[in-house]
Amino acid sequence: MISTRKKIVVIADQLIRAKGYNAFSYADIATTLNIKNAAIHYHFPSKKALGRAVIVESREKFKRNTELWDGLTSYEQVAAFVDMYSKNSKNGGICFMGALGSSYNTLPEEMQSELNLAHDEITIWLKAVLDKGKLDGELDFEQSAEEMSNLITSGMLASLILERVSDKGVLENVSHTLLASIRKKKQTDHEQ
Amino acid sequence: MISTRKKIVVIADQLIRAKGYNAFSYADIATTLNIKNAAIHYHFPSKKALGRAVIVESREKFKRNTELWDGLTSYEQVAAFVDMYSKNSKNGGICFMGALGSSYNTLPEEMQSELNLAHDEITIWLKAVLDKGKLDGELDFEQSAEEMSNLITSGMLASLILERVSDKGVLENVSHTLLASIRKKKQTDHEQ
DNA sequence: GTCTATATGTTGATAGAC
DNA sequence: GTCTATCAACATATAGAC
Repeated sequence: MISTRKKIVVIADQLIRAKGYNAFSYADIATTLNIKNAAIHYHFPSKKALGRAVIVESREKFKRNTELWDGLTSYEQVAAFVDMYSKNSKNGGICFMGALGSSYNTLPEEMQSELNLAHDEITIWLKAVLDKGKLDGELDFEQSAEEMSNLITSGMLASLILERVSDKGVLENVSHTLLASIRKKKQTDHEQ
Repeated sequence: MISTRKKIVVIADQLIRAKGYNAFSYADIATTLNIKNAAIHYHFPSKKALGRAVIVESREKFKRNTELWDGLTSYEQVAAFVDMYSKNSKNGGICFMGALGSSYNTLPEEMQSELNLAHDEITIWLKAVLDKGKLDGELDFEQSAEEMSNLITSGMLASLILERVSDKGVLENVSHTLLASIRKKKQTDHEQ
């Protein structure tokens, strides 16, 4: 049986991804769960405590994901990472980094520092995967691992946002382009 | 003499970029301009009318910019485009597409459609510049002009957001990487 | 073109009953 | 653990005076 506390975090997470931190209210959660908004204050004394819990949960979920991907090849790991973003879009949401980062200045300090940690963890993991893949010769790209890491996280974050604004398939286009840019190219004659 | 109406749009634009559409209020503008919030309603009957005016102004500003860049080379035009984003960061803001797109679902229809137009205009312009540069042989990149266009707009939008979350110089890193990726490479021996 | 005054709704949050 | 009742603060917006 899933606890009310857990349900609140899940719904808050969806609301943040769908509407943003400043646009969602306790009432949104209360009506969805069919409880009173005062009941939410029992589980989370303040909105920022709830907001922080949402980021903590996202960090843990990312850690669990990367552990699941541990046996995959470098390319498959990056592909799984990219696919993780796309899943948000199917629920009409964007990634939590885009949703919260875009209103970073309005967030309470506890949430800002938690978001900093999340960003560090994501970039450290991705950079390591890219570094190893390049060293192994499994991946092929000109840029440094850090540059490619920034390019991938930026590209995915933004294409989720632009997928809402445009009907031109930005998400599909960008994720395909990014994966193609790290994939081992076929050897051409003069390089053999 | 700059009109009060114009001042309101400029400040609303800064507030949207700094805090987001849902987090700024008429009171923010009123105190900055040292007028009463009711006075703003004289110029803009509703918040969505003001929000729409901000996007319209951004569209016009972009058009003026591209006209100014008309004599530049393809590479210089893209560099100027990239630099346009960076300027927002110095004022502690992100681009209006990131600020408004991230809370797209909460925006009134008038603003959504205006944002759609803005996105179309930006991508059409950038794609045309990239297309021409590639055809002329002035620019060099493997992807299609559409793919590269999406990569650049996504990369810049997101790195402005991540520049807030991280202190690792994401913006500088991404803008440099993107420009390097379209730049004409030096010919190597076997390709001559 | 800006003011005062006010309406009306919603927000996050608290106290105390059950 | 959820409820009712209530709060103060703030939001957008309107009417009418100056």
